Amino acid sequence: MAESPITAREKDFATWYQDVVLQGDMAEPAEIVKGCMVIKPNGYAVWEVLQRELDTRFKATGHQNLYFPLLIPESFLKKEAEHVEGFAPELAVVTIAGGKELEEPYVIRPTSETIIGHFFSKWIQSYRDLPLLYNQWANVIRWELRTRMFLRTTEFLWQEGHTAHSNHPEALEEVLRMLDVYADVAENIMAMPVIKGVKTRAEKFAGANRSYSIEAMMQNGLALQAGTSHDLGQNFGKAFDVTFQSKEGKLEHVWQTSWGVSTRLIGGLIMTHSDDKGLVLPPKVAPRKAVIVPIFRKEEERGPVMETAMKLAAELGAFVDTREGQSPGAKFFHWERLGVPVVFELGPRDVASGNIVLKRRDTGTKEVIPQPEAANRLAATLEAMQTDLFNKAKNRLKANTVLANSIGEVQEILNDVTAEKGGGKFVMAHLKDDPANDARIKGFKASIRNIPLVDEFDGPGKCILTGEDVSHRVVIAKAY
RNA sequence: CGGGGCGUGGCUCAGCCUGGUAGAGCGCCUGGUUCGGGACCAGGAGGCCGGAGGUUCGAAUCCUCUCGCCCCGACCA
Repeated sequence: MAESPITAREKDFATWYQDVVLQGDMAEPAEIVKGCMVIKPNGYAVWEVLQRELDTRFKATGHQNLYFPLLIPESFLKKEAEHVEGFAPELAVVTIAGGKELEEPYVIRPTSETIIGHFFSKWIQSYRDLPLLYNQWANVIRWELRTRMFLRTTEFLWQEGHTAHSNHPEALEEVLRMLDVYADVAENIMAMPVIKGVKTRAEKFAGANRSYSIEAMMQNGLALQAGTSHDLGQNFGKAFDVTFQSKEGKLEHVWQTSWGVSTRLIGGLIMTHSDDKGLVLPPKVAPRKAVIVPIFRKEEERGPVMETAMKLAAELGAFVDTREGQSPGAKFFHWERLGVPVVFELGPRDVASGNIVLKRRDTGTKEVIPQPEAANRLAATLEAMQTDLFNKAKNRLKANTVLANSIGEVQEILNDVTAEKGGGKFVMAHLKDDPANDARIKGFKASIRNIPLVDEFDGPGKCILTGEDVSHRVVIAKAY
């Protein structure tokens, strides 16, 4: 047996992740461009599925797609004080164009609130123009110091929703609606359970009043912020003078929201389900749901096997691996690493008996089924796999969520956790939303992930740092 | 920015210390035998050794400069 090209999770989780990404043909480091990656066909196909699922939901909630320039005048970033402070360190700036130094440099967008603020102010005059519900699919650049494929790259693909409203309750409703959309796609499409919650004031988006997030748990117990939705209040409305005349004739600033998910979701997907054999894709995000590997020994077996394979492939919507010069064994390993949910084996024995062998990626179980039942069994298997993967992840999340009632306890649980070694937990503790408390947690490289919207624990308690009353426990963890 | 590592066929790397004109495995091409969990045999293609300068009769190897990438930390979707 050949040695696996994939490092075991147990041995080194971070290396395992890299191996799975590479072997699964999801992406590779660009190398010639610092911190950037090439998203390969299998990875891009997953992104296309996610885009489709998200976009459908955006449209269903009344949003329209549009597109803004990649370059933003540098001065725009400076108009919102918190915003510029938050993003300045990670900006890439264009200073020369057309062979000449520019009078005012352009920044390559790290996010588009500012340029959108500019246009919103042109487009909005009356309360009748509101709400404005827009979304943009785009790439952005943030000059991060440390990158990891999909999880944090210098350039990444995402969508950013931007909306403007005439009042705060309606804006907040939008913020929470989109957070629900993200949770829906994460849980029901990606089979990745998440915790919806509010970010602490210290962790909120630069320029927002409040940020909301969905947090997922990876197999090493680290948290991954999988999506964010921001209540921008009137901050950008004021910075960019986005005003409207109300029904009562008063001039008011709009209330804005922004929300986004990125190709980081793919990293989360991989670290939620994949195993030591490679990628595992939940059926609903798998670009190829089933592959048939034909097997034949003698030349005269070839015709009948291929004929049956092609016929079944058409019925099942499966892809037939017709590659020459690759043994069936090599093909099994190939599709296993690519995460295809179901692989069918079809050889002379099966052609003779009218059967086909169905193998399920996540459990590795094989079953021999009559060919006429293959379509039904495939559908049932894909459905079961989708459900099982979610439940498995949900159980892992539950099993690794623990309560703590003192800061010492929290630190003891999280102190030695690393991305490589794993052992991470979601520690639930009563903690007041105060930047000083965030700083204390950061002291041992953990963070308050969010304050859950729904309390699944024991309600109010005393803050473990200040002793003040707080309504419920927050999620503390080490994160990507 | 600090610490570490590395640039040599498509990939992973050896060769460098002790200069003599480039090698292995995998992959690729051709032919044949194979094929129910990573096949085998035979033949073959492919690299001026990241870049620039220097030392030398001669540099992948020694010296100087330079560019870039990866990993670990501080920043973050």
